[in-house]
Amino acid sequence: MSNYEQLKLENQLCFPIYAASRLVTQLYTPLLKKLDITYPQYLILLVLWEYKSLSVTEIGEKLLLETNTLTPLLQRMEAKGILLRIKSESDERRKIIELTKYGLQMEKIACQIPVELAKSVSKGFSVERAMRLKEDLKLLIESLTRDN
Amino acid sequence: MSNYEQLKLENQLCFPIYAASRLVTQLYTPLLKKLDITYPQYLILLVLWEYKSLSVTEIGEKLLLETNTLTPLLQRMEAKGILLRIKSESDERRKIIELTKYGLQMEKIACQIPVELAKSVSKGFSVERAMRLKEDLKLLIESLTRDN
DNA sequence: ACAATTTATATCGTGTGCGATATAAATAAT
DNA sequence: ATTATTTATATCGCACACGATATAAATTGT
Repeated sequence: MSNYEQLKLENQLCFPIYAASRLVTQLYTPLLKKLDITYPQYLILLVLWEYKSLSVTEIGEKLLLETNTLTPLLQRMEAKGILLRIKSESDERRKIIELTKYGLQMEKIACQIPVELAKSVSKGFSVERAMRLKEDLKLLIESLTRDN
Repeated sequence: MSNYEQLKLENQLCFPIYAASRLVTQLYTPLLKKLDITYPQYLILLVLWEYKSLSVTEIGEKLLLETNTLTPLLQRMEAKGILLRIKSESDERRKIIELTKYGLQMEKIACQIPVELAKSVSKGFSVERAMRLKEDLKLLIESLTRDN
């Protein structure tokens, strides 16, 4: 036993967040295989399906990711023919990210993913609890992203 | 706007889990710098302070990590003088992981980390909500790790 | 106008995670 | 007893994350 109660794994909030995150990603992996993408790539697609056209930084603001993560990720997706990285006319520093026809079409297949996921989570985890969890996490994220 | 309501980032449970996990890790980083370790290395230390002596697979069971993640991680920690990887006498396949004197001493400094963390999270996130979040996440993890 | 600063993206290095596979030791099956 | 299977750890390859830094374009200050 640890000499300090607060250092026991059981008493940490950080570990369940970390473990749940990895488990959820693992849950997505087989579903995303149909689209030949990874989980972070799926998140990029989610924001692009929703907002159509965004700069690298704008995607980063929505997903809380920096350009040093996004640039290679977007390059890989461009190489797969999912999206285009177009230099902005008005501001030559910016790259406008837009989905290709293929990237847009992927949405039709992807729309089944949340449905299938809900099915496999719902065993032993109610919708109400999932909603509460989502709201609590959003509040935590908000408190962690405030300038502090 | 996405054509499918269920594909909007706002409606996903997966994204808050993923984002919160990264934000929490980022919150730990400056605190762990004093010990010159990373967040996953801190988790290894937590279980070793608590259980003293564990095999690679046993650590993996507690942290839900595979040996392909743990082996290099433990090798790096061994190189830093934090722990030892001792071949088991009774079963030559097993490696028993034990903390060095240095690794054990780190606990005295680490015990302040949960205290400092609680301080920075408590602004805008109550203890009750943190407890509820932890329990909900544990239930989610349980439902995701059941054989299904 | 021009130097200083800021902003947008990219590059580099290190450390995870994890699927796939390898290797060696232990156990089970015949 | 010998072969087949299982178990424990390790190796390999790839894709993130992210701190640190670089580069180029835009903006600000004087």
